[in-house]
Amino acid sequence: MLQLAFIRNNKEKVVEALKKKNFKDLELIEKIIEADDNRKNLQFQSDEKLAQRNTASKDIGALLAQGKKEEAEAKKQEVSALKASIDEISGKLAETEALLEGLLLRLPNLPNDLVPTGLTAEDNEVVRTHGDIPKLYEGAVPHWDLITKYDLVDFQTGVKITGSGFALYKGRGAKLQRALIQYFLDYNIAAGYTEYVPPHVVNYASAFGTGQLPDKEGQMYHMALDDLYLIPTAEVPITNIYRDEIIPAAELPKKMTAYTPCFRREAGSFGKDVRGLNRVHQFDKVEIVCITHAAESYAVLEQMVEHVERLIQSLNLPYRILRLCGGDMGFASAMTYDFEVYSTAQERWLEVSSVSNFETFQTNRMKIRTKDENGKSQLLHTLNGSSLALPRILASLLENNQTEKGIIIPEVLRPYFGADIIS
RNA sequence: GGAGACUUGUCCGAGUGGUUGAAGGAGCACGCCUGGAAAGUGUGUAUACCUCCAAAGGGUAUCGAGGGUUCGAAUCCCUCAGUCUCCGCCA
Repeated sequence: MLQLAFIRNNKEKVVEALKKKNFKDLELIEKIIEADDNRKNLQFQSDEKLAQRNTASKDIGALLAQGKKEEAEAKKQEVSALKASIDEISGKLAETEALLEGLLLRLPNLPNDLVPTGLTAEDNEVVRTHGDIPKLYEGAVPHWDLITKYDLVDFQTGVKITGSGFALYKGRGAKLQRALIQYFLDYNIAAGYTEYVPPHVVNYASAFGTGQLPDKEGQMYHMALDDLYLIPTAEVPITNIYRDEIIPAAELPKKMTAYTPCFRREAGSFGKDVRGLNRVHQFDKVEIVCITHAAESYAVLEQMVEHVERLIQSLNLPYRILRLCGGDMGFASAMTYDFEVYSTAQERWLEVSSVSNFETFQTNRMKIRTKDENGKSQLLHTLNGSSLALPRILASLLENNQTEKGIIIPEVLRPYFGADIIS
């Protein structure tokens, strides 16, 4: 959620930035300012009436203490008369506040100046490409065949247990998955991130805080009986650790990491994109989240990109880094880098990480602040990224490392996996 | 799941209808004291919004959350959430 004061003071800038994000409803800005004017006006009226009531009530107390009953009664009548207009104004005020909030929630975050102009994934900027695409042997196959061949993941039984898009990892497949998680977490911890195991289920306020609600309601699994949501990413519980908190400047930046399963309904997805491990309803992911001073957030974003990049390099996977264009970015993000690894047998890039700076978009909703040197509270910036999403890493790793003898396990994983090949 | 107790500021803790945004204490900050420190002592120490060019000042709201009663609610009533104790169930 954008800050009202910023919108009011930078109207033209906001409109220009929204155009870059391919946001059409530009009249919204005027509507917001109008609603805010109304709100201020109503609040002023309401405050005035309430102040009248408060002083009168105090007078009544004083009169009663002096035993002046009749005067007190007269005052009571006076205040009673005030009540109707107080109710009317505060009703209007509440309405206007709700309207304003509703309008503000429709505004996406503004893209950073560095974000390229563009509408679709075609317009994303390739920042760099790294690693050689391996030449596979003649009988090389996509990962969905490899997992069957080596008995690593069983989709049919996943369907039986739950439904399509739920995978049953098995034997060496399960262990490889666990090895990756362990390796990723250790790597993050070594870089100064604090590990958490958060709840995998969150309430409305948490899902609202990071921006999943109200807009993306259909993307999350909702448990109606308890009104709770399965997390679509660890970002949600982890960022919400500091919801409604003022973090002392000395404790910044906060660097957190967590492994969690992620649950996504993926309504509307179909076709070859969803084949095998490419897109599933439940997947494992190790996430990193940072909370920083506004002035440092872009430096932190670059650090996070470098951090994720070294992790992918350590697995010897060919990858490229994209800076998403305005039209392809998420609603809440000010700048996003996507990491894609090459899936050699499928001959396509698979997104395995998305690293974003949300600036104050989330902290404004969550009221995550710090105190500046003047003692004034300032919204902090939040950032997060995957390090990494497991299924597509697994897919790419299986496809790129397949040989006639079996699948070669990258060196860094061998201590965790306990073997150097799956044969 | 059943019964009961509880939820106040950074923390502890007082407060059962009337200048209580909230006693007292601790912590913290600044000053005095000191060669320096401790002790002592003085002052200050929430958040949001409105008013204002800004500052100062003023106003409003907030005592778990939401609603209600009342001229007036931290205090009374209702709903919900959480914490603790006992019972039940259970990995």
